[in-house]
Amino acid sequence: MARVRMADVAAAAGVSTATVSMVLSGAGSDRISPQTQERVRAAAEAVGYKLDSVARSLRTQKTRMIGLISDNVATTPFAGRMLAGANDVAREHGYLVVLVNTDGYQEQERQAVDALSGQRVEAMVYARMWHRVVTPPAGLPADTVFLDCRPADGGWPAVVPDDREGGAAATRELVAAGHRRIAYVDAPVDDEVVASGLRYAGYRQVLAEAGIAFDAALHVRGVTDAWGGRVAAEVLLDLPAERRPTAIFCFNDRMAMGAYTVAHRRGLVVPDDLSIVGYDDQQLIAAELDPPLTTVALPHYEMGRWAMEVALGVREADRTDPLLMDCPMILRASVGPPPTPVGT
Amino acid sequence: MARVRMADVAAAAGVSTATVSMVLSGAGSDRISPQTQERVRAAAEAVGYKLDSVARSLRTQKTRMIGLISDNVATTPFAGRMLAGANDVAREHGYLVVLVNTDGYQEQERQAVDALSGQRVEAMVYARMWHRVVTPPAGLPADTVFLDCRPADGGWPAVVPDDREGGAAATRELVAAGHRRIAYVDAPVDDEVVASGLRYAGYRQVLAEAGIAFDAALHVRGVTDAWGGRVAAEVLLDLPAERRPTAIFCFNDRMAMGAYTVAHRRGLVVPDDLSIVGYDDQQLIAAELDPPLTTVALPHYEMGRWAMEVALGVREADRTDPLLMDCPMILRASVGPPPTPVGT
DNA sequence: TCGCGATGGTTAATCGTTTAAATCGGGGAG
DNA sequence: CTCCCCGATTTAAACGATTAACCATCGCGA
Repeated sequence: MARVRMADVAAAAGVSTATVSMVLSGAGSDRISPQTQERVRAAAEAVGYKLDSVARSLRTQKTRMIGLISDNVATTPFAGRMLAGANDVAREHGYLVVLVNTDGYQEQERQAVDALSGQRVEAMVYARMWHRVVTPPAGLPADTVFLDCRPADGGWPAVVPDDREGGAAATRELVAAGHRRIAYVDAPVDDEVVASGLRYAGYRQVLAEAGIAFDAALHVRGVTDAWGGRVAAEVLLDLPAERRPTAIFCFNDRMAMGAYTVAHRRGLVVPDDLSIVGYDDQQLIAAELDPPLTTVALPHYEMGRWAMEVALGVREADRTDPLLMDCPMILRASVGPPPTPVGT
Repeated sequence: MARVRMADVAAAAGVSTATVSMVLSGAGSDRISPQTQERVRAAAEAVGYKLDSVARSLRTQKTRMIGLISDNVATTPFAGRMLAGANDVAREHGYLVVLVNTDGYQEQERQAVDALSGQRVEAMVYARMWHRVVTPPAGLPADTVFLDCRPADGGWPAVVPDDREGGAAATRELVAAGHRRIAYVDAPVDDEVVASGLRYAGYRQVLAEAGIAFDAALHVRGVTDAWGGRVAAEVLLDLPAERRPTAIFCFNDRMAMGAYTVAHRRGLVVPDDLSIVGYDDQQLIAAELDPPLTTVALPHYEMGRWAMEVALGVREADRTDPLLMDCPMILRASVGPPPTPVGT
């Protein structure tokens, strides 16, 4: 039971393969009479013909495949959303995506680039799970799009979250609720992870705009998990009453989760006694916390779509400055007005 | 700057393309003299030759690509672990994986199957994010492996978590700690989601083995998120003291999170007053809860590896019964002995 | 009657490899 | 000195589509 080829269809329909090709691919089918078209289609159906994309690819030099290199598809739900966005766009345009997970190893990245270009993918998407500036692997083709990361020296289209504005929005939310003593629980210093600095910049900017003096004691750092958030929150809440924050903006939802824990332990109720804002909108945390966490969402799905769209050439993109994708505020129930100040 | 082909290498080395092919692919290279081999390799390097896999695939009828159809890569961290496992194995054997996300739509599944077989993938993996029994999409090739799901009528290799034994292990853990009144917070009834029934069976079995009479009041169901867990836990803890459970086994970690919330609100401390065991080992929840949650891990990475191994033919598999993959207990801090019984 | 433009196909080259079969020079056996 | 074989390489035929170039037929106007 050998594969049925175009020649078999041609034989069955009593025409040449050229004709079959034209009617089945649609190209130049205006040159073939409707009766013949019908006959060919019927024959194809009858013999169970399926196009061989490999052969077509060889001839046309188009594979309708896009390579997607990802550093870490395993441990974050973010990955999935980016993949989903990229995949949806690819499907909408009849493309397939070839995924390679590299765990961030340079050697694997190089191999991936080689394997993918050998497979003649038409473009590539180079994705990172955390907003970073990266040095592109050697041999990366020109038609590559950077997703959730930015090449150190530019030259490629890239899309990253607008973390500065996100940090600003979160802080603004707190200011709007009436808070004046707003802490920022930051990530550890890491040159590659740029989100931290950007969100901090947004935080400072809004503080300044609101005429709130920056208090260095309210900017603390910790490991970016619940435990780190716990430690940081302890430090903040140990501050003397008049310097203590009434609101905490956390680098991510996991740290916010830690802050919740500390609040509970101290008998503080969120948001009455303490307002908390997170970042990331991790479904498994933010929505499930008690009370549900107000946070800033990372536009992973949208970034995935955007990247694939420029990879497919259906969207133009700048090659020097990355696109900053909006990070929407997700309003839930962890922000309220500050507790009534003493003496009011 | 056209692509450099084998013919270019051949010209540069002063040999025929057949020779180049043989030395570069390694096949029959024992028939080519070492000097020539060296010369060819040098020439290839010099002109920057890269193999065109499309052409090779057409000729050899082997693409070294595996199709992976997934129903939902976006919203669960599980997806990533399966993908990572599958990807690692593929890479180890020099294969590439073509990913298609279908969101579970039948129509998209059929299209995916068509697109992938058109692309001549050598095998497929059909993955679901939740342990299910499924009816395979039409046209699914014989060399497909089912991952985290099982075809309704068998006939294909499949791997699923051993949920029965997982449920048993969780319950056993609680029994071993001394509990006699152990509740099971179950998922809603859903014929396709088989994990629920299996874990329940394991729970019942261990109860029986331990000589503990089953109390129907301790088997409650709820939506599988924190809110559902909350509601269920309320019901359980509202039971009169002598019927109230001292331990709760939850269908998943999110529900366990809800149980934590209720415990906190009632001033019960975990695990002193109430022991809790979850399921899934969701990194973002289980490890971050206070106290860290004892739970049962789902072997997604291992299942992904297994599926890809049989897809590549490097491992034999039964086509009638699915492989049951072990679900390891993750011991953390949410289980302790029951509170001292009244009158002891 | 002839020429010409549509109309509706067909022929054959091509994409870049792989590989079975043919070739070719040289050395050893008879 | 032949003949045969062997090792090293080349020739050429696939693989299954696409597509530029070509061709046959028909109808119609001059």
